[in-house]
This record gives sequence, structure tokens and C-alpha cells, in this order.
Amino acid sequence: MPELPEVAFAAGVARAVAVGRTITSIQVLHHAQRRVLPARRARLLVGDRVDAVERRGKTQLFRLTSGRVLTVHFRMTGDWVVRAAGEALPPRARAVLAFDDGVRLVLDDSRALSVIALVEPGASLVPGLGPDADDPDFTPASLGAVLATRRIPIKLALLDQRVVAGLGNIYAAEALWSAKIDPRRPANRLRSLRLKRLVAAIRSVLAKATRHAERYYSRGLAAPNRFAVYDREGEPCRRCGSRIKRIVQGARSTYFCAKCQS
DNA sequence: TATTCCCTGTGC
DNA sequence: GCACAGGGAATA
Repeated sequence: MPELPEVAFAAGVARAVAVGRTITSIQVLHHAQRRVLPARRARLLVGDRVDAVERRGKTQLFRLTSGRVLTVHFRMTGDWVVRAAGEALPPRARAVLAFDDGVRLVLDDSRALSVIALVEPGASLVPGLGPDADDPDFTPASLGAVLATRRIPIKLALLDQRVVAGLGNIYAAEALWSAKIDPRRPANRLRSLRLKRLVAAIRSVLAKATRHAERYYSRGLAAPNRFAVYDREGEPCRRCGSRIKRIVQGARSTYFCAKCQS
């Protein structure tokens, strides 16, 4: 299930399958995906070749020889499944890309919230997206500047992809714990000390999780959860031992330690 | 800035 | 039944 580490791994799967291959057919099976990419438009992909698969935040970008770009966002429950010619599709297949070697890349998505779009050459790919966490442009100063006008709680600001690209609900909470920042603190009330800790924490939390995911997924294993706070309500804080709290912010859960995050 | 909606599935 | 799920755009 996709937060950034899963998307990064999935992009690697797509890259291995698709780069250098020509698309021979595409089926968009669910109406939710067809709204953005109707069959008539999807047909434009046939005969085009995939030159590269990249990632910006949680969006995967298939760069095509025509100059068009196929963008895929998994949202909550999307994933790639690879199927050889003739193999049965998974029950929640929402779209199927077939290549000239017979291999199919299947978008498997129980909730069908994934978004697939075809972007014309030169058009903006992911408008408004902030820097990725590993981008050198993502610094305490740049983060401070973006947050300066935002009075919303820092946890909600971190989920805004214009602030940092690729941070989701789990790792926003994990990074705030690591940086010892209260998720309820107004975003514009972080000074240089906390900004510095937060940028370092976001980088390290995502990098570690991505390496961890890669190790497991590449062997076909489920990655064991080893979160510091996420989904650990009532359990002891790994730093101070007090009980992890769960609150609701922006209609989603936030987990944190009220004692050592301020 | 807060709420609602898109979809389906799971667990209580 | 109902609450909730790792996302994000569209509303009010």
C-alpha cells in the first residue's frame, strides 16, 4: 500500500517492465479511472514507446517517445501487478497496459481512487508540487518560507504536497516524532531550530523507510511495520515511555507523544 | 481554513 | 450497522 517507499518501489517495477517497450494496448476498466482517461484518449498511447519511468512525489511519470507523459498516482490503495501474456488479471484490476513483449502492467486498486492521466508534450506535469525531500532545494530556510503564512497545524501543512512532495500521513507523524515537534503546533510558529530538525527528520525517515521497503519488496516479502508512533495508540513512546496519543486532524489520525513532542 | 466527496474493503 | 483506511481535489 502506497506511501512514498511503496511508490518508489512500484516505479522501479514499472521501469523494469516498461522502459524500451512499445505499448500495444491499454484498457481502462473502472469508471473512476475512465473519467480522467476515457478510452478514446487512452488509445493515443497505443504504438508509443516508454523512454523512462520517473517519480515526482507520489506521482509516477512514464515518459513517451511522442513527448506525451502518462502520469499515475496510486492514492490510497493502488499498486502494480505484472502479468505475462495469458495470465489471469487480479480481481481489482483497474487498468491494463500491454507491451510488445506480451508483458502487462496491471493497476490493481481495491478502492479505485488511483488517477491515470495522459499529459500532452510541454504541459505541466504535476502543477504546484513542492520539492521532494531529497531535493537539495528542500532546506530549513525554504521550508520556513513556505510555512510562514500558514497557521494550520504543522502536521496538516506537511501533508500539503506543495510544501514537501511525497510525505503522507504515516511519515508526517513519524518525522514530527523524530524532530520532537507537536503536530498541533501552528506551521508558522517553527523557528530555525525546529525547522532544521524537521527537514533532517523528513529526509532521514523517508530514506530509511524507502531502503527498508526496497529490501523486503524486492524479495517478495511484506515489509514489517516498525513505526515509532503511527498506529501505536496507548503503547509506550520509544523515547520517554509515556503513552502514544491519537488525535484527529483534517479528518485523519495523528499519532504522537504528548510528553516529548512540543 | 474546514468539510465533503471520490470508491471499496476491513474490522469492530 | 458504523467507523475508519496510508490521498487529494473540490467545495463552501
